[in-house]
Amino acid sequence: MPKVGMEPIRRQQLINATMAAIDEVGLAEATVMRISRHAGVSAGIISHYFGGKDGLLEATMRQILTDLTKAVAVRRDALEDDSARAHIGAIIEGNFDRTQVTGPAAKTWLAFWASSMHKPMLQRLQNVNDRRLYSNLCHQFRRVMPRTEARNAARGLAAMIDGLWLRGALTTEGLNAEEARFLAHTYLDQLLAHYGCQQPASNTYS
Amino acid sequence: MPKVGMEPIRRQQLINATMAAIDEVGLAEATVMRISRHAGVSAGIISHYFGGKDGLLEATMRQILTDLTKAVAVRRDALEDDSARAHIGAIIEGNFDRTQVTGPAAKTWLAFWASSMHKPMLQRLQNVNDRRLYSNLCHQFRRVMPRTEARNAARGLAAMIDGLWLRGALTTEGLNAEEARFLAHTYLDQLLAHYGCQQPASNTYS
DNA sequence: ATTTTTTTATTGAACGTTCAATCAATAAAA
DNA sequence: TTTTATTGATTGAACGTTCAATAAAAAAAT
Repeated sequence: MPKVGMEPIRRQQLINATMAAIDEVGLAEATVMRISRHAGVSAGIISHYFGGKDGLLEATMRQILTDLTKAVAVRRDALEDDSARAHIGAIIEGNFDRTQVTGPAAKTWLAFWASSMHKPMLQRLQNVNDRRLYSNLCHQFRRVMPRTEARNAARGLAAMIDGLWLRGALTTEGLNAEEARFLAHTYLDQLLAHYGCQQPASNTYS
Repeated sequence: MPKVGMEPIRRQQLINATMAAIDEVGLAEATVMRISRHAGVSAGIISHYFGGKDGLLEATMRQILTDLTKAVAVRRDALEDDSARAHIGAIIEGNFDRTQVTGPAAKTWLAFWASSMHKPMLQRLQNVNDRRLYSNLCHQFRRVMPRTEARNAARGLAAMIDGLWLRGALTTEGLNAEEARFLAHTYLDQLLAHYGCQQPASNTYS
């Protein structure tokens, strides 16, 4: 089997296997053997490509966060409307993107979040992403309301988004993305209603 | 030291020590030795009183959840006003109670939440508490709005509360309870504004 | 084209560490 | 003297890491 140029392939395999393992048995029991078996390779390969288990976990978290950032960026770049509502809507949509919300990614995200409380490297990654989300939201809200109100709106919506993720990760059926998006958009409409008073985008949800 | 009637004392000591240890180093590194050292007893005592480490963790989670329930109950029973807004406000206040929000309890809560994804016993406990919160919220909202809207309001507010907890557990400074309560109350006011149209209780926050 | 050499990728058994659980020994109170 | 509470060294299992051995591909030589 050994060919040249295996590195990127193996790295991706192992990252995917890590998410699958965490989805299956949780971070605590996601051992190197279980992960490597999932990827169809031996345990030693993890240290070879990632320097150790910690390196693999860090790379996995990095991927989840960059995927999330990309999902938002794609929707932002595709916007025709330049309104604050449209921008914030794109952030909401990106955060409830299919690839993010689906099983393995969501459970892994929560596991890392909890883990990052006591692992400085993971905490740093979490912080960077967190600040970007807040900063983006705040910037958009500031276009239609005063600073203090914008700050509170941004914090409220960020909490709402994370709360929906959190609850979605726990339910056995996984997150109902459609419902989550509806709730977040409705909240956004309420926040904007106090200032912009533009008519909310139509929300079709039953 | 050995006296009679040590059991309830030791149990409480160990539960507190568990939260302290998780607050310090996280669930993954909260070993029986670290916990017992925190409580000033030997490692063997954990198996003696809780049947093993898992028993201690389960008891700790139970305590956190019952404390939360009590914090809500106290405020509900102290209500003079019987309005839906007052009831829901009591739920919010209870969820951001001092003892719940302060360091150890908050970090432990999040650690257990993540852990409960793959431990049936913890998941069961989480589910019971979760359903009660949702059920209470839903019941109160139904007093002032139709069923579908009440359901969504309950889910939204539950997500908001959990999201604020989640973000509070991660920040090094701990949760800013005052700000969290303000955001939750403001959201509640917005939800009610669409139906009851009673004037919101005055929120003083700068 | 075929064989030999070199490089790259991978394995898996062995090692040292860490942990939870156990239980015989102990010590204080009843 | 009996009962209750506690200890801590020991045990066995599980884990991540390491590394000599191996196997396949690529490159070089014939």
